[in-house]
This record gives sequence, C-alpha cells and structure tokens, in this order.
Amino acid sequence: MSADPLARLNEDQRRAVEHGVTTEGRGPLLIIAGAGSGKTNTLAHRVAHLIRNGADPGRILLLTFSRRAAGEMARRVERIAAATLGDKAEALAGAILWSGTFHAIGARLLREYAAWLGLDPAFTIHDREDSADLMNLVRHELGLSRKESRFPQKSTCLSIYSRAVNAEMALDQALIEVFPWCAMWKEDLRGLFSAYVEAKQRQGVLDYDDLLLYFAHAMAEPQVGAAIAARFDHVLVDEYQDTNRLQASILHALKPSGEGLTVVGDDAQSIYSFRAAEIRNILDFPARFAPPASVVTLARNYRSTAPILAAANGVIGLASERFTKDLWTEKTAGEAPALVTVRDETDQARYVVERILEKREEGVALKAQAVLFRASHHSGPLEVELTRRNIPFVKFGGLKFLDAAHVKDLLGVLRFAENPRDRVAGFRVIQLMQGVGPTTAGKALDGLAGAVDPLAALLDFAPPARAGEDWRDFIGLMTALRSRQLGWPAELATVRSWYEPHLERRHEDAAIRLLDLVQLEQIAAGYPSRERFLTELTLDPPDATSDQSGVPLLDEDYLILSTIHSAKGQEWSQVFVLNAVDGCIPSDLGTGSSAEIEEERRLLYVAMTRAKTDLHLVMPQRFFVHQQGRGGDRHIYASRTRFIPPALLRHFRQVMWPMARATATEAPLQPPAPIDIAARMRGMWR
DNA sequence: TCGGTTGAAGTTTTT
DNA sequence: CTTCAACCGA
Repeated sequence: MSADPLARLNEDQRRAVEHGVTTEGRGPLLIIAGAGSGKTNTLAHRVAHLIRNGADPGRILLLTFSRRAAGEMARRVERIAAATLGDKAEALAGAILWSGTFHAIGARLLREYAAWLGLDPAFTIHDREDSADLMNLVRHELGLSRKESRFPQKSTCLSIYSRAVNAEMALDQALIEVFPWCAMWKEDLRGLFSAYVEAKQRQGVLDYDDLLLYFAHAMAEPQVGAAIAARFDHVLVDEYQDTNRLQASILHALKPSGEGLTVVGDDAQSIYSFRAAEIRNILDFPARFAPPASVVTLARNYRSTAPILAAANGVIGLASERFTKDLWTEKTAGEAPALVTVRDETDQARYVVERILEKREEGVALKAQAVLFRASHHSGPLEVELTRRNIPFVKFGGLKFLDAAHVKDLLGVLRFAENPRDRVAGFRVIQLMQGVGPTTAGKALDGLAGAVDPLAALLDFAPPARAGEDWRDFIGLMTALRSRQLGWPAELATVRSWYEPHLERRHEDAAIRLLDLVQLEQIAAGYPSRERFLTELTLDPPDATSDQSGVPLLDEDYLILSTIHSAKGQEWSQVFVLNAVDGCIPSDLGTGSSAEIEEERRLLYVAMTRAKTDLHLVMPQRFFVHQQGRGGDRHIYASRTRFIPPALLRHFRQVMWPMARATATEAPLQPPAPIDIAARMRGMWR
C-alpha cells in the first residue's frame, strides 16, 4: 500500500481520524462537525483507521441516530477499508457487528441479557401508537376518561411520560417546563403512569423509552454493566447533539473514563429537544472527563456554494447562544439563495414544480432535488400539484406505512402469537372478528393473563354465539403460529388469508390495502425470524410514503419531499423550503419560550444547509384557514420568517412570482398593515 | 354488548 | 382534519 489512505482528508479531519490511534492522546474525543463538513466520511475513516491499526471490528460499537445513518456508516467503513486494506478487506465484509440506534442496540442487548435482568426474552416492543393505546386502556381502567373537564389525550399522556423518562426529570418539573397546560392533572397522571408501567411489565412489553431505560439500569448494575461494557473497545456516537440525558448516562456507563469514546455532533443542528435531546450533552462533554476530552472542529464545508453558506451563516449568526464557528468553503461561484414571494400555497406549489422541471431539463435528476417543510401537512397542496402533473415523489416524515390500520392488524396477529400477554396486540386482533367488541375482547384477554398455556385459555373462553365460526378459525391460526410449524416467512401468507375476509368486510378499498400486505410479505422475507422482523420493523419503520402504492423501484427517478427533521444529514443539489413565514417557521406552536424559538432558528439553518447549488425559500402571503370559528376570516396573511430580518436580506435575491404584471390596477402583494398572525392562529383554537 | 353516528375539542417535528 | 366520548338502535 503506497497510497496514504488519509490523503484526501483535510488537516482537521485527519486529526479527528488519527486521535489516539496513530497520534498522542488516549482520551475521549469530541468532533464538532459543521453541516456538510464531511462528518460521515471522517467518522468512517476513523473506524477504518482503528481497524487498520489492529482494532477488532467486532468490538466496535457505532451508535447513530437512525437506522438509515447506521447502514450508511457501515457501508462507508467497509468501502474505505476495502480500498486501503487490500486482501485483508474481504474478511471485513459484515465484520462490524454492533451498529445501530441506541434503541436497536438496547433491544439486542436486553434480549441477550434478559435472564440476568428478570426480563422475558420474548418481550415484544410497542411503537408509539401501541404505547398510546396501552396508555388509553389504562386511562379507561382508572376512570380518567370520564372527568368533569377533559383529561389529556392518550398521546399527550405518553409524551409527558416519555419526556420525564428521557430527560431523567421529575414529573412535576416536566409538567411545569414542557406541559404547563396539563399541570392540573399531576396526581392523576402520576397514578396513570404507575399503572402504565405495571401493565407493561405484566404483559412482557417494552416501549421505546424502556429500551433506553432498561439499558441504562442494566449498565448501572455492577455485574451486567461490566459484562456489557467489556464487550466494546471503541464506542463512536453520531449526532451527539440530539442525544438525551438517558443516552448520555448509558454512554458514560459504557466508557466511564472516556477512553475509546468518540462523539460527533454540531450544536447548531440540534433540533430534537422535543424528544428531550439535551444540548448540554455536547457542550459539557469535554469537561465531563479528567483530563478533559480533546476537541476537533470541522468548519470547512464541502457541500454548498459560498452565497448559500453566507445566508445560512447569517441566520445562525443571530442565534443568542452559539458555540460553533462559521462554515467556510472554496466554492465561491453561485447564485444567492432566492427569497420568493407568492400569493398563496397553490402558487407556491406551482412555483416549486416549475423550477423543478426546469432543473430536470438541465439534466438534474429529480432525486437530486428536495422540498423541505416544517410540518408534514405543509406539503399537501404540493402533493396535489405533483400528482396532477404526474411527477413521482417520495415523502419522508409524516404518516408511515406501519400506521395504516390493515398493516397494524396483520402485525398485531404476529405479535400476539409471539407474546400472548401483549394486550394491545390481542385487543386489536380479537376485535377484528365480527360481533366481538371491547367487552368480549377484554374478557378473553383476562382469562389469558394468568394462564400457563395461553392457547388453552383461549380455547376455554366461550365466545358469544355470533362469533362462532370466526373464533374457531382464529384458534386454529394461533395454534399454527404458536407451534411455528409453518415456518418463517411462510406463515405470513397464512395470516394474510385468515385476515382477508376481515379486511374486505371492514374496508371499502380492500384491494388497494391488500397490495400493502403483499408488500409487507416481501419485506418480511428479508428477515430471518418472526422476532427479528417484529423488532426491527418497530425500531426502524420504513419512513417514506409515496403517491403510488408502495415505494417506487430504486432505479426510478423521483422527487424528495421531507420534513426538515427527516432531512438531517442529507444533501441535494436544489432545495426548496416551503412556508418560510412566521407561524410556520417558527411554528406558532413553538414560540412559547426563547429556547423553543432558538430551536426553530436552528431548524431553518438545517434546512438551508442541505442545499448544494440552488436554494429557494418560498413565502406564501395568504393561508386559507380550513376550520374556522364563527366570524373567522377565510384566510390569514403571513409575513417573512423572523429569522431573516432586514439586515440579512442582502444575502438573498428577492423574487415575486408570478412576475408582477405592469398594470397599475394590480393589487399590491404587500398587506396593508402588519398583522399579528401568530395571535390569530392561536385564536383559531379558542 | 356491538357498531355506526353525532358533536365537540384539539399543541407541530420522531427513535 | 382527526380523535374522542356519548348516544342510539339492533
């Protein structure tokens, strides 16, 4: 090997890669990696460098924010290693065994150490909706649904619970700081959460938060904790600015001295505080160790043109608190980002589609372009326009494949077979049968709860006469699934044929939904077992939906629509940011505290820094209000996002679209007087 | 007790 | 637009 494997890295990246491996300093490392600074590449190089210098790839733990990021990282490491290791590289294919999200790694370790922790190794995992459903069941049992004034919704209850857990925060504090409008329910909520936890334990289910919580508690136990910690020589964490306190606890238990620990992040891109992400994790990281962790900053941007970067730096430069440096680039050419004023959301959609088609004419693929927005529903009018003009797109964020009722039904059957104590799954599945409602389902599951043999208990249960045939078939199905005689994934076909009549009875569009189920079977074929399928699908759901049923084939070209949150870590040649107006960015729901406003500012920064050469911020002036109170206006006027004050306008080229006509009678686009739109939007709810 | 309907109320972003 | 509770007829 004559070529230096690190030759293409810049000086800072090289320092990050070599720290503690081929250079001095054994201690922990913090890499502050600005947007587009080659972060993934640097981290991948570091892993490859570790391996080249003798590290055992099986003893490296890579923690990433999403499964997508984990896969990308593992692929790059293998590619880099393959290019630099020569014949040793072959042995490396698939050698990185431990790569994934905190949740996925937690699930895997918890299953492995279940016996040590008093856990049933066949535990099933509840996704967000399942957890909310269980919360709802408990809420009803406690009689909280019939209160004189309305008790918080199930999803709100779950959010409060989740916040307290992930932020390692007392309930009182979580209520005061994050959910003040629910503070009056404090004692009821406490009782609810306590019953919720008991229910989960009785049923052998873990929710997302449990995966971290049990992981953290396992790490705190001397024996188990030491056993797990001893398995990893190196722990590397991506997107560290978006970890929460619980995740930091896990990390510090894994690497108490910090030796062998590398974290990468960018405090300017912290956008997950609603999920209890704790920005202090990254800011205070160096000082948590003695001697403090080394810090390497990557500030050279390889992605965007200078004008785009100047505008983005301008936006983030107004942040009240900031720790990273401005990004710089050598790509000086390029057009200033456009600040586009359009009449309404319909025109916004037209503008976007027109520019996109123009670019495609120039040879830029649809896949190299993206439309970003704050909230999932902001893309509604655009989706209509894209469908009308036959432009294929895939949308990230928002409604998921797995959220569809029919998919949940089918997965529910599998989960119930895997873990008959899982009451949410059972409750859902049993009620599929005609004439069986909540009461009957509840009774059947009560009989099952304490039974040694769940199947026998199910057989013992006397169903109402009207369910007769159905009940027999159901027992037959469960018997087959429990015995595993059908094999994986063949059993899925049996489940589907059992489900089909129920699907047809319950849904008008059964034929379309059936296609989803066929697709689900194809996905299932990629997993070695029912348990792995259920676990990994819950932890890593397919995160895109598209206009066609099913995700388009990989070789087709399609436009990317994404929430800004889901766009993290990605880049496109041309990027549009929809609704760059106050009330959308920042969301009028996120302007309560200055911390929330700062996070919204970072959100705009993240969106802008996704663009390589073309960036458009679009500002519809009028929004039509769908649901209006009495005497409400048909529409409201919006003004430019507060994150681009007049002083920053020099970084943009301002565009009116469609071009103003030269008629004097044309109504001015500017509203006659400034209006407090945020107050009016709040007023919609009163 | 089920299942469909009615009317009122409501905090975006996701592992 | 969605979710949730209450109501009513089988």
